[in-house]
Amino acid sequence: MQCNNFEQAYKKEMRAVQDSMDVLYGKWKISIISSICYYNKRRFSDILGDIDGISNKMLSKELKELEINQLIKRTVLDTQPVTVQYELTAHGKSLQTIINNLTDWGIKHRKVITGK
Amino acid sequence: MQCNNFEQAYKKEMRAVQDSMDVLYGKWKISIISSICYYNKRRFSDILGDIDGISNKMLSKELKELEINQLIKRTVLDTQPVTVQYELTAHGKSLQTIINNLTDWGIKHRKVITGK
DNA sequence: CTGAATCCTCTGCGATACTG
DNA sequence: CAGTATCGCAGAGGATTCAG
Repeated sequence: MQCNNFEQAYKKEMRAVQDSMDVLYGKWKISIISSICYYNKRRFSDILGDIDGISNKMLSKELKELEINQLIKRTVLDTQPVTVQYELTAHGKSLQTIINNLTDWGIKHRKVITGK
Repeated sequence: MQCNNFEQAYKKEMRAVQDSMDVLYGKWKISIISSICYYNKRRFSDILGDIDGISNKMLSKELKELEINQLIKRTVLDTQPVTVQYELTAHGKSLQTIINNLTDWGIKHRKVITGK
């Protein structure tokens, strides 16, 4: 009984982690979120410049996925020619903690691997 | 000047996040770490059973990568037939926070998407 | 400027079978 | 039991071009 509860809680947590990873999966997702987050509002071509190596195809694709997952908001500005602005939703902003943690851990990890 | 410092800090953080993601990337990495973490010590076939859908090939491959990144420790037990035990290193354990955050966020995310 | 469309390559990953 | 070897495919992702 104890054991069953334990098992169930475990499965549930596993699923939750997977849910998160599904959203964050993709070679550039985190970079994109970080970029928008840093600048608050950011245009397509700006992000394209921020991230080294990304192609417009991938940026477009991953932005779309992030929008579907309601992490970012897309606004078409009535300029000539048209520009598009991206910003984080409240839900997207709630990823901040995780990104910060990943940043810290990444720095620590580099030290561990490269031999303190 | 202000701007340059800002830019540099930004690039540095981006790289750190990417470092983390490189390690955690792979369809099963997080699940594997979670499994070992929950049970403290875990054998190959146990993990194989814990994670739904994983193949022995992938488990073997990702375990190897995790070991290279010094997140887990592999111990061959002198039994008949041979069994192998995996456990988290101190460095691997330091991922706990991130995994917990991901779990929490995943639960929240599901609520947001499925419409509160 | 912001994408969508096309083409093409490479690899992540599954299924299965085999070894010490 | 704990892997390694082989085969095969779908999809990720790059380069380039086209369109509103």
